[in-house]
This record gives sequence, structure tokens and C-alpha cells, in this order.
Amino acid sequence: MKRDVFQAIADPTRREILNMVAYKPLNVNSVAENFDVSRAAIYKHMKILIECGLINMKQQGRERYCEAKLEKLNEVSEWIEQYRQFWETRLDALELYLEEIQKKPVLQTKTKIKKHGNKKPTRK
Amino acid sequence: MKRDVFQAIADPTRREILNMVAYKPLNVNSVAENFDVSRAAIYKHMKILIECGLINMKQQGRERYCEAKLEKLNEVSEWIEQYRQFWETRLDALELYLEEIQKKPVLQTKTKIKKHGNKKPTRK
DNA sequence: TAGTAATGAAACCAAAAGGTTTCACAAAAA
DNA sequence: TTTTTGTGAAACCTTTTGGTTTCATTACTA
Repeated sequence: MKRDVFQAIADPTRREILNMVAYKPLNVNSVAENFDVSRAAIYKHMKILIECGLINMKQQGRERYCEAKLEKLNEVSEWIEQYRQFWETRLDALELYLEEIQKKPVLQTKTKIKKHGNKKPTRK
Repeated sequence: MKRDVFQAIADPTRREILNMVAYKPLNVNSVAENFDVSRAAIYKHMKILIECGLINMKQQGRERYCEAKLEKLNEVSEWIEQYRQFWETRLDALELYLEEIQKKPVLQTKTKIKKHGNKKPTRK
């Protein structure tokens, strides 16, 4: 089954594992020791992280060291960034609007803050 | 139950819903029309998005319009950004580190990563 | 060589997730 | 008023998820 990064980082345990191996490669047992659940459970999480490319493993004797491949997070990062202008321009618009009604007297008709100015490619 | 943003965006349908209402607020039925699954299923997704603060709803007559609150994505964005330096500057260092710990016991305080010849670990 | 440690995988289980159909109800339309 | 529309929620179902215990295998160690 094809894993995807969004789903992989949805689980708090997996984010914690990622955080651990981000700083230093660790073998499976060392990772598992830091959690309350069984080694097998942690191993399954690690396998999911491997399947979606967020970590990889290197055999060393009988141990397997895991290192983070954090650049995979770019997929998520880019997905979010496509919306950054949305919420930032929208906030700006709101700020402008607030400034505006502060300058003017009370009697004001409802001005619509119609943002979405930056026409992005439409879906589908 | 407290939803979290990571889990909310893990589902492709929910990401798609988010994308739709990012451009224009839509009522529940309008959103649901764009999917193959039932309105009830879509409504459940929307409820999850509401619970974690990614959209909100405004009643208007018998309809409910949803608008995206994309700034919530900052939580995810910030989580990722804390690792950006890791993958942008530390890629080679990790390789070297692995070679290093091959020669030493695991439980070592942070040793400096020194360069040495490019000998590959022998694997099976 | 015998014993132990590290790992991968299987069998199994409970709960969560994602879906469906159905029903109730208020608002809008006829 | 009667009918239709938009919505929320309940009951129910199947698959996925996250967990367990157990077992086999292989590499170290005594």
C-alpha cells in the first residue's frame, strides 16, 4: 500500500520518532525504549515512516540504524505554502478594513471584504 | 474529542474540501456535490475540519456557509520549519555520523563529526 | 559452541475511521 | 398550507489503524 507523508505525520508517536532520529540516527530498540508501547508497535510505526520515505534504515551488524529523511516534509510544506498568501492577504484585508472603520464615523454600510484576489488555478 | 490539525489534513478528501472553501465560502451541499461519496460523509469531514479550527460555518437562512481558516495550517508549517535546517544543511553530516558510530559504542556523548576516508560499511 | 540480543514478521484484537441509509426538522418555495 | 430543500444526527457496517503476544532468524558474546 502506498503511504503518503500527510498520513504518516498525522500520528503523534510517529512525529516523536521522527524528532528523535532527526538529531541522531538510532537503532530500532533505542527508539522503542523511549515509548510505553511495545517494540513491535514502534517498529510498525517506523515501517510506515520508511514506506513514505521519511526515514531510512541501514543495517549494521545485527542492528538497524534509522536516519531521518526530512526533506520529504517538503511535500507537506509546499502544500501549505500554496495557501499562505490566502490567509496572509486575508488578514491584511481585515486589518485594512478595521483601520478603515476606525477612521470613519459609525454610520457605515457593510463593506464586503471580498478577498481571494489572487486567482489561483482552480481545482480539478 | 479534541481534533488536531495534523490528523485533519491527513485525509485527501478533507484537503480537497479545504481547497474548495479556500477560494470561496460554500454551503454544505455545494461542497458535497463535488464528491462521489454521500453528503453525510462529506458533512462528517467538514465537522472534523470545524473541530480543529480549519473552517468555520455561518448560518444563513437554512444554509450554512463554510469558510476556510487557513492560518491554522501554521501549526503544521511551524512544526516542519523547525526541521528545515536539518535537511538543508545536515545531509552529509548524517552520513559521516553513521560511519563514525560504526567504530564506537552507541551510547556516546555527542562526538564531533570528523572527516575521514570514504569507506563504505560492508553490508549483507 | 551455547546462549543472548536485535530484529522482522505473523496471528490476532479492539477501537477508530470512513462510509451508508434513514429520519427529523426548520426554512424557503409553490 | 403543502411541498421541497438544506441540514444535523442516529444507527449501522466494513476497513484501517494501532496495539499485543509469539516465533524464527541472524549476529554478537561468553
